[in-house]
Amino acid sequence: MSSSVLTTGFSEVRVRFAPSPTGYLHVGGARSALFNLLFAKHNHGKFILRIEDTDQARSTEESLQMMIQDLKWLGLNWDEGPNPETLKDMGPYGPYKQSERLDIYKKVADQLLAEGKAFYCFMTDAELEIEREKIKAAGLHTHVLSPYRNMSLADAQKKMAGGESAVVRLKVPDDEKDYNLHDFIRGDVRFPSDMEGDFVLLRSDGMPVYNFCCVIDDHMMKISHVLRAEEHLPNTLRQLMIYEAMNWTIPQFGHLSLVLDDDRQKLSKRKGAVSCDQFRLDGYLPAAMNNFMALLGWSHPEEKEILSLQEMISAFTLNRVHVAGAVFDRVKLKWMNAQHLRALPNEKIWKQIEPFLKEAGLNLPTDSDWQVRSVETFKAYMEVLKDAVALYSPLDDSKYEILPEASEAYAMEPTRAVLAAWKELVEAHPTETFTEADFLKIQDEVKAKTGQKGKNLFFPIRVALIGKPHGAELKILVPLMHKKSIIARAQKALEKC
RNA sequence: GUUCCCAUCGUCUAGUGGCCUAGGACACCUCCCUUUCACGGAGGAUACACGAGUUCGAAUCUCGUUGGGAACGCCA
Repeated sequence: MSSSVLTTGFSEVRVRFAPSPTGYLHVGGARSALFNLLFAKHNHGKFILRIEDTDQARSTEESLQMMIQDLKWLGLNWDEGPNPETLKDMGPYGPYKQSERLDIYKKVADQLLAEGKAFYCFMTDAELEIEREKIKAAGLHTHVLSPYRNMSLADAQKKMAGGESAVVRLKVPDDEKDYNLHDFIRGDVRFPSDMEGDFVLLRSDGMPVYNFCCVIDDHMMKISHVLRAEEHLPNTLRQLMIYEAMNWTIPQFGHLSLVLDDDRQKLSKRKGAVSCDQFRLDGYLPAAMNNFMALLGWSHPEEKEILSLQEMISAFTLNRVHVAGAVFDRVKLKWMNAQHLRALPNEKIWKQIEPFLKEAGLNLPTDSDWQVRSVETFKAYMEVLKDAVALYSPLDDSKYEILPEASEAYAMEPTRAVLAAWKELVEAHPTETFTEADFLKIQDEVKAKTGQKGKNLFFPIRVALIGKPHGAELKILVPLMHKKSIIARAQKALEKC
């Protein structure tokens, strides 16, 4: 219940996912969003989407659209933020795009400047570089103390009036105190005070920088819990310093472990798909994606593995979040997708695979009875929706071809005789379609006629039907096919002998 | 280099001092089902990084070592 996770100063659980629209939605980001949503919903709180687009050079409208689309696809619905359809703000704490909040940041910076807690800094890149080198050589943590930190505001303004440009830096306290953070998933974390130098709040063009906006927005949007990836842990010190300078109530921080590649480095593009979009295109189900991502660092109290979003919400608590990094195992994801897929009713599965079949240009029957039967036949062979393409291709006559794998069958001596008998018996069949029993009967007749059995019997028949010696059970496949196409295929197979 | 974080099967994890000769899941192997394959079912192999301590008792607590990761920007 929300009361147990709230600290003083906060009346409801409010969490946010704050991506910057500079590319596709990464699965690591999606996982952060998911954990925030699970935590919010479990505690009857609000999940907020905030867009961090202060890096004007890299932020794009297109990327924002993509992220919103991916979040929608995953079903990670937010209570406040850009409306998923219109992109107009919804919720009482807007604007939710940082580029529209510039005057707010400016005002806070002015206050800090006036109070002497921040200052204008005129250091050039070259000077900064030299300073960093010196610090590095001394074996210290890279942080810069600006020589301008004690210049008066009036002097600085005079300098600027003369045309010099400056950034605004926070004047970090020089007392030797350590900063203690009680991270709600990692426990106590201690930052030494000299870990941080005077850091930038406002760039020389006046644009605010991440750590600054983040604190201001979290405060003004009444964010009670900041749940984000571990890479932000060092940022927390800077943010604590800003909270302190502003004398604002500090939210609870929690840092999630990283999602790793199989080489145990932060998940990156070079090892395969990392964008949600790509998983959608490959035929993964949002339910499976969410389930899998949740289990990267969280476990169900009863160790259940296949979970719906609703089940995850009701079971989600922070004390079951694991602190160590987790490797993104694509093989297990696939298995999990198959589990979710097979749990769906056949009609729903058809709906899901249909766009993939269309995309592949397959021409398949349109009656729903056939569709449902076909799904029943194939679903045990499908892990991702895209697998349907290869499975259904054999049913499209224009796609029938004898594959290289069939050479195994052609190498067998009795193949020709079996094929001939098969074709003959199919032609003699009185109706246009076949039941399972019809097929088995014909198969028996081929057996009787040729004296072949086992592999010698069914490999050739299989090739005559699907072009390869392995695949779905023929007795279920044949009822999905038409007599004339079976004959045409048998003819083709025979010609290969 | 500096600071911080982390450490149970190959992988995701359970485990909060005795229930652990460490449990589950994926993957792997064997068998069963099946006139192939897949699905399904039954079994198997595989892990507490190392070293000290605390304790009657340690995967669990403490310290150290080693290893891994992240961060050190006028990116977020």
